[in-house]
Amino acid sequence: MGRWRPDARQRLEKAALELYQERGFAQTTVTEVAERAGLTERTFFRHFVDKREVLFSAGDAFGQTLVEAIENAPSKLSPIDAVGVAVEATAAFFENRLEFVRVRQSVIAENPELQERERIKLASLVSLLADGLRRRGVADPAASLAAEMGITVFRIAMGRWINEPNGPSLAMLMRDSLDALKKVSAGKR
Amino acid sequence: MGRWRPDARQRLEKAALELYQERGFAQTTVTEVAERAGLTERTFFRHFVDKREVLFSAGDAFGQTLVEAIENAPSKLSPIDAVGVAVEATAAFFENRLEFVRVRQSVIAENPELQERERIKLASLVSLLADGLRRRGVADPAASLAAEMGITVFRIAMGRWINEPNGPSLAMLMRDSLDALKKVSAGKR
DNA sequence: CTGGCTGATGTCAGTCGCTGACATCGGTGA
DNA sequence: TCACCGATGTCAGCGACTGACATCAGCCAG
Repeated sequence: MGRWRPDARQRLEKAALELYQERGFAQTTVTEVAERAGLTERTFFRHFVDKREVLFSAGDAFGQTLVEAIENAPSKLSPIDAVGVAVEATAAFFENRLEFVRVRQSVIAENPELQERERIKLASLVSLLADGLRRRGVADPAASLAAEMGITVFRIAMGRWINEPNGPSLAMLMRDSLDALKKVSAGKR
Repeated sequence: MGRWRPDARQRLEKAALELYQERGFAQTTVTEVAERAGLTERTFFRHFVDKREVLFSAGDAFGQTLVEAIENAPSKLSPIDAVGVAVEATAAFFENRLEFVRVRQSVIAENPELQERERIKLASLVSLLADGLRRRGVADPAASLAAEMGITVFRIAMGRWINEPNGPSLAMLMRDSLDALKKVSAGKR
């Protein structure tokens, strides 16, 4: 071992998730998180821009997955279906992490500041998807709209997945939700 | 005049918008806003839960408008069209405030924290719309999806409206955006 | 008329999120 | 071997936000 224990960042993420779950986000200070990770508050802020971000850094990796998925979608697909297969393809990213996702979501559900961060992260995924569509030659506002619908489907499917123990797979829920969206927008009741 | 000048809240809103625009949101302290309004920092926080909220209190009134609009939508309409007419009906709320909306939006566009707040406010509008649909007998996930699409249309139409000087009316842009959304979700390119 | 109550505001002290500046010191490469 | 680097620590400070208590014009009951 070098001068410091390795994996500082990972230790901070673990400590934060634990403490936010045990005591609640608002009742946990950054100093406490850092101490549990064997570090100082200052070091926490060198790894994460703020107290919330420590719960969202995985999202960046997911964004990359999503970009790859939209690039790899068959070019003959319409925008909405390209988005559909891209979103569905990302399901694998979460399938074997249900417990983690559940804990994380329950922490977020209890705090408005965390919900704000979650929303803005989803919005940045919308941008990534829309950019991907534009690279496929889709013009605005179709690109924005298709991307927006894709992330809506993603969000709603995730919500269902988390809440249904022993329910369908995430990928299946995503396909399902996209179908539901198409029906609704076509004027079905 | 009583013991204090009246309209403290309104003075704070005005002072905040001015200062956030002049110096930027991050470069403005709450104390400065309060002073320009002839009040103290503590009083600011009695009127607004935080430094950001002062830009968003109009949103609550708008939420009410939206709820009324969805209640008043003809009951024979499909969920998506009920949402469509409701959103379109709210356009009047903004039509004669373009300049204010522009300034406000330019302030928000420059600060990520404000964008987070904006998103969460839009999410709460989605909830209001979805509740309204459920009261019309629409089941989930159709209610959530239709509501989500409605606010997406709202957001995109607002964006276009703000950026196009002498462009179409907001109501027209909303109708237009909903049509575009329907086409995209139907698989058009 | 008067005295007590109310409610909007002020004052003050304190916590916590977050930042800049500078110090520390193992590891690494010329 | 030694100068440098980079991850961390230390410290001081700002600003957002909160709780507790003080103030005092206006209003209302008596």
